[in-house]
Amino acid sequence: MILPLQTLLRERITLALSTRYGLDPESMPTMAIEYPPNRRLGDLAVTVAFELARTLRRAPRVIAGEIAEAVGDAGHLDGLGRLEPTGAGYLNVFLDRAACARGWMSGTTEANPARGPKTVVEHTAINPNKAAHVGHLRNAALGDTLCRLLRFRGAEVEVQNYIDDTGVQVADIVVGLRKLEGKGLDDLRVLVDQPRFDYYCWNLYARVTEWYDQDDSRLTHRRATLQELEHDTDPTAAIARLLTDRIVRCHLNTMARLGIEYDLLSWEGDIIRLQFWARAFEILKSSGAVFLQPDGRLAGCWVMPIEDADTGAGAATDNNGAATEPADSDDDARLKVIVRSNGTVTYVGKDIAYQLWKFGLLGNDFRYRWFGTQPSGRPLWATSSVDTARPPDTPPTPPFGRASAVYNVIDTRQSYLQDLLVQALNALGHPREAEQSVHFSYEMVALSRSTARTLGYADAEGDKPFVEVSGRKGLGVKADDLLDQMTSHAEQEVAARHEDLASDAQRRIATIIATAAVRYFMIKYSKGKVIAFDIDEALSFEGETGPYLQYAAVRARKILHKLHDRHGLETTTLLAELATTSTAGLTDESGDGLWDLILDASRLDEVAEQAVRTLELSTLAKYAFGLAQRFNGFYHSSPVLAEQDDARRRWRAAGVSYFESQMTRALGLMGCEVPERM
RNA sequence: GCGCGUGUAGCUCAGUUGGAUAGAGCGACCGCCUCCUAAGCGGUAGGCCGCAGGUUCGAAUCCUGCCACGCGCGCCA
Repeated sequence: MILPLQTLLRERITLALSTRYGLDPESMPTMAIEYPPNRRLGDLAVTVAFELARTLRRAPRVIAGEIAEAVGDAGHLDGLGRLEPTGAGYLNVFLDRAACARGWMSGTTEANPARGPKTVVEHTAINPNKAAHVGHLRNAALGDTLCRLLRFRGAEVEVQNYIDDTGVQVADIVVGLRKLEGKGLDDLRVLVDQPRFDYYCWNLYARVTEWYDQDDSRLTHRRATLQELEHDTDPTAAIARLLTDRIVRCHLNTMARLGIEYDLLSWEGDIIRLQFWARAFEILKSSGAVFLQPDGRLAGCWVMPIEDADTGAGAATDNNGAATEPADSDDDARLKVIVRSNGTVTYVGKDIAYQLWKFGLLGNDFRYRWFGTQPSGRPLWATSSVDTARPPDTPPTPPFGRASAVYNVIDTRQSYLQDLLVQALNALGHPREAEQSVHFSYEMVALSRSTARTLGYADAEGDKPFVEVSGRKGLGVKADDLLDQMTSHAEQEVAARHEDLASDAQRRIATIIATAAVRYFMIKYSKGKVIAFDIDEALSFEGETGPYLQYAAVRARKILHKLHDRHGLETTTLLAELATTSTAGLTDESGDGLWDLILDASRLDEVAEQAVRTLELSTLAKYAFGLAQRFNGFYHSSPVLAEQDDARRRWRAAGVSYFESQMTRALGLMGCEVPERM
């Protein structure tokens, strides 16, 4: 891993700048380390000379030369090779290839971070009233990858999945069951055990929506049902409980197909029953973060003042021009209602209470109940509003919440609400938590024109390049349908290549491939980009796809296996013997391609760091793809088994082995496995 | 109206806190399976980086203005 080496390089140069020019290390700009466009120029490039040109009143090239001189032989230690001024003022570094490669491959440079601060990541949060669709897959894939990255960097991560079981969407299904299907609780008990119960609800939800649209008066059924849910009145509440429990289990099964698991299911109903809001309201009132609006349009409401987007500076500039505006309406615009004049709490209110709980700032806690064991063996808990006996043979309930950092993975349409959470934390005097309260925001998944047409929505008029997914209308690609199509496509491909494999083995491989295809597809786009989901594009296994990455890893493994079979060469002994293996095959010009591969493979930690820092997980995907491309190039140009020279063959094998392990880790961070064959 | 986001090759997108010749996939065209798996590799064609100014040694990247598109902004959930 290259990060420690970069740190070392920065230290060396900082020291040189301090001794040579007397610069204060504190005031120096953060030193960017780049990669020159081609290896002949060097392995790393530092541009600090350009930035210092002005203050030092010297040409960048001269500065670069002086830094190189000042660092001198100190650079040769620990894998840093020689420094060389290049071009207009770049300071390029030529690494000691053999020393670096040996270090990376033996894992001695591995940073072993201590158990970091506890981080809560909330993701998935699908309304428990219908099947999951591709939009939910983007959320879960991003959220789960983020978790894996955070753990990779040493954090303790707790994954929460919020279940909004009290909203109208659930009420609508209850209405549908009763009014459209004529079914009650007993019928539902049979229904939920039918396969694809979530698909049944998907269709029912669309039908209810249509049914409402035909006659507005039918909405009274929704209101009545919603009231019964709020008051926990059976049998309505019992129907909703059974319904949401089963749908949640459907969602969990879907996500499990992608290797996505959770630690805690947080049920909104419990937040309400345990009166989290009442507690949060006390806190908000006593701190003055909310106040009762005495008159005007919002008379009788408890409101929270809203800051303008960019700090408080915006409000000050308004002072000049605002005089002409009617002061009343202008003020109202910057107030967010938290409690309505009828005394009920708004959506934000519940969110604030939950967010406070995540940080351990609420003072109240949930009860917990055992929810089940997930495929990997990981336990899953759910919140509860009553104490329940822990089933035998289950682990003790862990201490949930009390995080020092919180990531909420929610699409960009929720930005406004998420911003309000941060403002509430600030208003309550928790600036540190406000700072650590991160909205991982991303754009939605829509449907491409052609895919929408394939689904039978030909009427999607207008000139939009995409069609928005709508659960309410039943318009969308269901997650399980996509996975099914992916899997059967992969199965055909596997069968065509490996007739000898038993069908269950083919099936297993196909599943692994399909998972990678879906997950990579959801990760490879920048978060700020709307994905116009196209089924044909997603179904492709060629080019920039998950299977391409897996294929490269499989090829690498194959080489290592054959090396063992034909030459009796074990990877571990191979790596151990590198210390005494002649390095010509790596250090001379013929080793450039091999070195490029090794250097690129070493960058995983740097990329993971960047992905988390910028919350741009596509960088991880792009890096892994680039690495796979590089390996495939190497694969075609540099045979390993057929190489005559023993030392050269060993170095190539070592490079392949290093690539394989780094690629496997990169795929692992994206929740993808490497199949045994492809 | 205000806020956020997006605008780069025919299509879908990268472009690392401003850096070296703007890259990749798909599609098109031309090649490569006696050789570690062709889910692969090599090559060709294809670019006023939305427009106009500005900042600087250097701008697709930063600033200002404009244009286009998307999303958000309710005592709804």
